[in-house]
Amino acid sequence: MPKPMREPTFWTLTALAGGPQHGYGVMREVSRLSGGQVTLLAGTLYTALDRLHAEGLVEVDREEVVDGRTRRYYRLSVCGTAALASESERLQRNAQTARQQLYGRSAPTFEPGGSPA
Amino acid sequence: MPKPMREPTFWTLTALAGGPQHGYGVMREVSRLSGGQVTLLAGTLYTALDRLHAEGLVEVDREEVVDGRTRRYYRLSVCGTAALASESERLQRNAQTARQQLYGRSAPTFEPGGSPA
DNA sequence: GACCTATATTCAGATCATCTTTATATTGGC
DNA sequence: GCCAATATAAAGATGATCTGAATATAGGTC
Repeated sequence: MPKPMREPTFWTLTALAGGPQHGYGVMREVSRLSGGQVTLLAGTLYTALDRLHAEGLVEVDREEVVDGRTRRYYRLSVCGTAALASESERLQRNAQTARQQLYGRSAPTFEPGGSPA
Repeated sequence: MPKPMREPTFWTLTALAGGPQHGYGVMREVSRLSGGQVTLLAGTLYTALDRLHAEGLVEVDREEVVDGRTRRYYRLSVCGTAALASESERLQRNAQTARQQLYGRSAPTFEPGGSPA
């Protein structure tokens, strides 16, 4: 079982799951996907991208130069896709377990047959 | 928006959501709840319990002495309960977002009206 | 008797992703 | 001229977790 991901790592992979993106594009995409709740910091993002590349979870897709600024596009690798899928299932189970502990052992995602009251 | 919880913190609160427990009891409960997938380390757990107590997310319920060993029972505070509820909803949304990015924009928790195929 | 496991808690030091801040460079609005 | 958005990089601080060890009792086993 791989170590749980931290938030910026999770969101970076989630953004890239929608297709190749460059660093700044990932930042905008994460903001959009989270409804403005999550803002990736530049320092965190580029560090994470370097690390994820070294770990083989993301690959360099291509590089473009627009207006003198270099854009380096990344995409999810097969490993990265699998890691994100596995992580999202883990999050789902964790959320479910917490809800069961909080609200009683009879409330999955939504009540399968009306509330037990 | 509070900072996302780390795994041991989340599991500690989740275990206590089932009722008051002492440190070692939390460790056993987390192992049980996670189907043996998560093992809280003693150092991590007791440090987390101290921190959560200082933050007001858990309260000391009572202390018992059994066989010369002291058991300090903790329980979730109102704040702790709210924090765990909020965190579990956040995890749920994160998992959902990742799944939508991975599998397309048409697969929520379970298909609300049959699979789109 | 020596050893290991389970129970129960504590503490010191290392690790490492994230956070903070700063730097660099271009374009466009006010 | 100044500020914001775009685009990346890098150095130093923070802090929860991990690692490993210490302490103590009870029970099982070789």
